Amino acid sequence: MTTIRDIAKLANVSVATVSRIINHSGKVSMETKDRVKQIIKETNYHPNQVARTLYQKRSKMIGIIIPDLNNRFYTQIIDGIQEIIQKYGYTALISFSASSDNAKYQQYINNFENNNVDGIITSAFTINPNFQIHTPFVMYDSANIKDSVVRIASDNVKGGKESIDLLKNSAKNILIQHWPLTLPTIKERIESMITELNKLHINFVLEETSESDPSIAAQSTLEKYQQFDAIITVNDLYAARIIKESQRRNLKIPDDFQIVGYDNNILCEYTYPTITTIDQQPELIGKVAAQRLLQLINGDDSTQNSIVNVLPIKRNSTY
Amino acid sequence: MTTIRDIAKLANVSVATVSRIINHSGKVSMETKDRVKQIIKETNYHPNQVARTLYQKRSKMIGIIIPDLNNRFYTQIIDGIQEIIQKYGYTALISFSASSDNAKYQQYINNFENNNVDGIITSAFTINPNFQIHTPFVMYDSANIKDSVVRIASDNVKGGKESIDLLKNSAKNILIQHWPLTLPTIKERIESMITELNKLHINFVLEETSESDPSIAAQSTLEKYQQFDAIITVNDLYAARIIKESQRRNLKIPDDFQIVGYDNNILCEYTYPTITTIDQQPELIGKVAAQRLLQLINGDDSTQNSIVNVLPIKRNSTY
DNA sequence: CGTTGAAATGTAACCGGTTACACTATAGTA
DNA sequence: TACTATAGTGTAACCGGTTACATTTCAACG
Repeated sequence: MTTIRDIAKLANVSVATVSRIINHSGKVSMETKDRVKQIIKETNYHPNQVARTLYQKRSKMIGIIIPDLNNRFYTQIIDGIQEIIQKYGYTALISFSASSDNAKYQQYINNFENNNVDGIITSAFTINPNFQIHTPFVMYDSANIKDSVVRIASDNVKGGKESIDLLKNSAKNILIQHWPLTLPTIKERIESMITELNKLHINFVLEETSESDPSIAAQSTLEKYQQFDAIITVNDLYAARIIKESQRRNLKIPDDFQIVGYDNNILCEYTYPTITTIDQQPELIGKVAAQRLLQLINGDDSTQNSIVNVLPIKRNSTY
Repeated sequence: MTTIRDIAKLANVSVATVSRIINHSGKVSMETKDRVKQIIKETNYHPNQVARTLYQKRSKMIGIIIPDLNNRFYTQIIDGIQEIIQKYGYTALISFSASSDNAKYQQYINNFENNNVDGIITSAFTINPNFQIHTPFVMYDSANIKDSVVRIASDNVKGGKESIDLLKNSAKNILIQHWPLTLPTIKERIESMITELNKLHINFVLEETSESDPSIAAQSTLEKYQQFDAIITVNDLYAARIIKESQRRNLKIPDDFQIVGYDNNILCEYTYPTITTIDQQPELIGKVAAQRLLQLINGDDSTQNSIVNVLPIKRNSTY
């Protein structure tokens, strides 16, 4: 392996001079610079980032923790993060962990910090677990909770309101499927729906569903479909399952009931009918998260949250 | 930041002793070990991985290049890789680049090597670009090409044959949509189909399609559907688009024509009808890739390829 | 009792960069 | 002419680990 000392020897200069040339710092004569650059090119020398990181404590790496790679919502967030950080020469160090596994989370954070990452982006922790973290840090997929960390939240309040807006002119009895309200993001969304429904004097029922199985949820929801003319699901996967199940039962959507999903999953365009939904703009969430992180890395110390807008997408599962 | 010298001073021992305890190497008395471990715990000391990497030239990081994070095929491969490497204490350093951008590829590989990654996993290069790479290295999503690098290939030959098997008892005229045969994986698959069709004396036509736009491809394919009783698409997304388009035209699948996709995308279960397809088992591809890489890292120098089995999945778009 | 060897520990070089500080040569200034 | 400032370069410490080699202690053995 070629080192900076090899280059220095070949060029008959000191390592300091070579270092200055690599980093465009300090004073070097044109003549020396040209000679050394030529040798660097000939030997195909690349400075070792590890040695650099050890001294400078800056690695040009960002640590990212993602709950689930097979969930498009998260991959789009990463895509957004990636787009920003690579522009500034950072590389992504990625680990995978469910939000609930706090021990693993702390372990990954330690690993990141042991590798001197310049910043860390993680999904939101469900419970406050008092993580030890000494590196610039932002959380995505969070509710708008005010505390000492930078949170990137989707506009869940608007998301809830938009869900109702999509139905308010045509639905009189709405079934709202939801996950446990202990999840702060869900809580924000559902509370916003309730506020809106009360304002509009529309009937509704809340149905808490098992977090894990959309197909079972679909079955049990459809048992009572006759009482409702619209269903709001936890996300598009649940909506797609209900559509699938209603095809089997020969129910017509939106005629027998309308349905509104959440997330604007790619599925929405391929089901029959296509699914009306709310787009959280995950790629934008990722971009905002990365931008905020870079600000922190560069010395900004504001801890204000960022709220990312949501977009209602009208398709054929509603009137 | 706590360093090994801090710990040594607190425990009244030398750094060598502390290092021995951390790494379970060399001889240390029980008494000393207990005392030092206690201090490590109290101070919450974690050894700096960067310093370690600099001396040992092993980083416990694996570099991964992925073409597209929003393609579930690739995320599942990463999932498989991840499952194996994390078991052995490795972390994933991930970069994103289309296979065709050779300059970027080389740049990412350099970046990995500058960070002393222990191994690299990338998707297959379309053209042979003579990459400079001095690190254990495997390629996934490759055709079964014999050369000096370890390639993990899907069993494209079987994949082609299985596509035909799914149709051979009911189809007489098959339209085979495909991408340019300059892509080695596609070539393997299509050639296998042709061999099989000739053997069975079934009529077929090849239709090369634009790589980028499934919806346009669907339109043009359906213009000629009447001549065929079955369509084999490039992948499930193309199949889903054709299904969508045929709903609009009031065509019935599989009655008007059958359709077979490729990849077993999650979409397949949600379209109407559901899509018959071939599963490449991407997660298994990832696992195999990671296992082969770990073997290389541990000194095995075989360059034999690995072929991963494919599974036909019969659903409702075929008889 | 002197010798041998293993256990326990310490010293310092090393990994490959960066940078504070020192030094030299030369141009500009009083 | 003596002094100062600055451009250009070099020396060596430093980042925080690992490890080859040296040293000390003490039990076992002939």
